[in-house]
Amino acid sequence: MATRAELKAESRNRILQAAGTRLRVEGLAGAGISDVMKDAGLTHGAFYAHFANKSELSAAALRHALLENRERWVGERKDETWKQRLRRLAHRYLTQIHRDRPAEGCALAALATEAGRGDELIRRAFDEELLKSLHGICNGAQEEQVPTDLRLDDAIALMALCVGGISLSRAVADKELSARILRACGDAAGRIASVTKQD
Amino acid sequence: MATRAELKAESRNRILQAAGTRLRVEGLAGAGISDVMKDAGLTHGAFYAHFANKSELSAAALRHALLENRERWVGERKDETWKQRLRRLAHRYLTQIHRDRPAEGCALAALATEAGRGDELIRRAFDEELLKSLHGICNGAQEEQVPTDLRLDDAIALMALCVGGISLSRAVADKELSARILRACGDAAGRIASVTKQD
DNA sequence: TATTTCGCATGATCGTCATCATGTCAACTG
DNA sequence: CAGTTGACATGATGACGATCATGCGAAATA
Repeated sequence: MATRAELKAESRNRILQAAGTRLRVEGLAGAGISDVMKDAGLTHGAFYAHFANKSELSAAALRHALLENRERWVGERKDETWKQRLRRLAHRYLTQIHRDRPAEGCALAALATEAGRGDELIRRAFDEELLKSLHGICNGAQEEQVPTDLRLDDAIALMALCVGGISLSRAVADKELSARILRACGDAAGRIASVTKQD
Repeated sequence: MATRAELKAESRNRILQAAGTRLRVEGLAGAGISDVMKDAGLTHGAFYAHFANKSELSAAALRHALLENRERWVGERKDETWKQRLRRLAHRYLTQIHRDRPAEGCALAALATEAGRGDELIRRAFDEELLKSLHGICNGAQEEQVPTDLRLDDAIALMALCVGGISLSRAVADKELSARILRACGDAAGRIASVTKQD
């Protein structure tokens, strides 16, 4: 069976995969429809059988990419303190490999500045997916070390630190400075954690 | 007096000003040459009397914008501890006004992700201007609270937190979440400061 | 099996944009 | 003052990209 509907779903998936990759590498403005379709093994004409316009594709591809991202990064629940968790996640994120392979990297970091100039559809996608990722970060540490509200605030700050750090490390021409940015942000990550006792 | 050379210099300045604004609002990809020239009170043809190509304009405009940024943000030397300074700078940066007025805002935050996809010229401009800004942050606090090296690392992390925070707050559709991002990052900024005594 | 549906391909169309060719006029130079 | 320069304007040119029009062929349906 697997006919029609399934074939179309498979095509759509290939398109989303290709678009997600190109989005992360070339940005919202850079990723052209015909290139994406070529990557997916189709021609540009087939595009409109799947999406109404480019904006819909971008939003869908962003969601697709971030789903993948979360599975890779915040999946496991470990036995660690909140501070340890923040530090561990940041160090896993702020690597030279991640910096040099945007194609498989975090889509939030790839589109952070461009998304703000996008339309409502993309902003909503960014919004909702970011929230899911933040909750993924909050869960998975030992309970009750830090109140839920503070934990979310910490997760937000961690996300900003990581997104900013990777972006800066990519934007910079000097490799040494780039490495130092990654290191400095990774080191600072643990210090972001709210401390419940004092304060 | 004021002839030829000076008129040209004034034109160039208007172009840089216009380009710096459009760059921050529309991004590297969005800012077209003819629009910039129109803003500067000229037509597109005059462009090549001032710059060899668009790439050179972008790099020059980025430098121009960041010079302006530094004068506004890290100019004053205050009598404050390192931790106080980090907190103060972050709170001045992470405001809703800054978020909503990218035209006059920080060019690093406006171009962070796009610069990484740009050519060598832009990356170098980003690189050098970022370093100047970091040094501006490091200077101006009381001496010897924190060793120079650690201070630079702290400044890097602060910058990443601020750039990431503003970018996320702009990318998000929900105004409440956006405000919370600004608040959370501002709160975390002070905690980034290296503490020399322990550790 | 006859007909319809629809995923996909091919090939316009239209707009935008960077860059260049050419002309003009005022400022410079001798 | 005559000739030259150069800042600027106007108007190509050519590339590219989003979207649409049309046609094909195989699966779905009757």
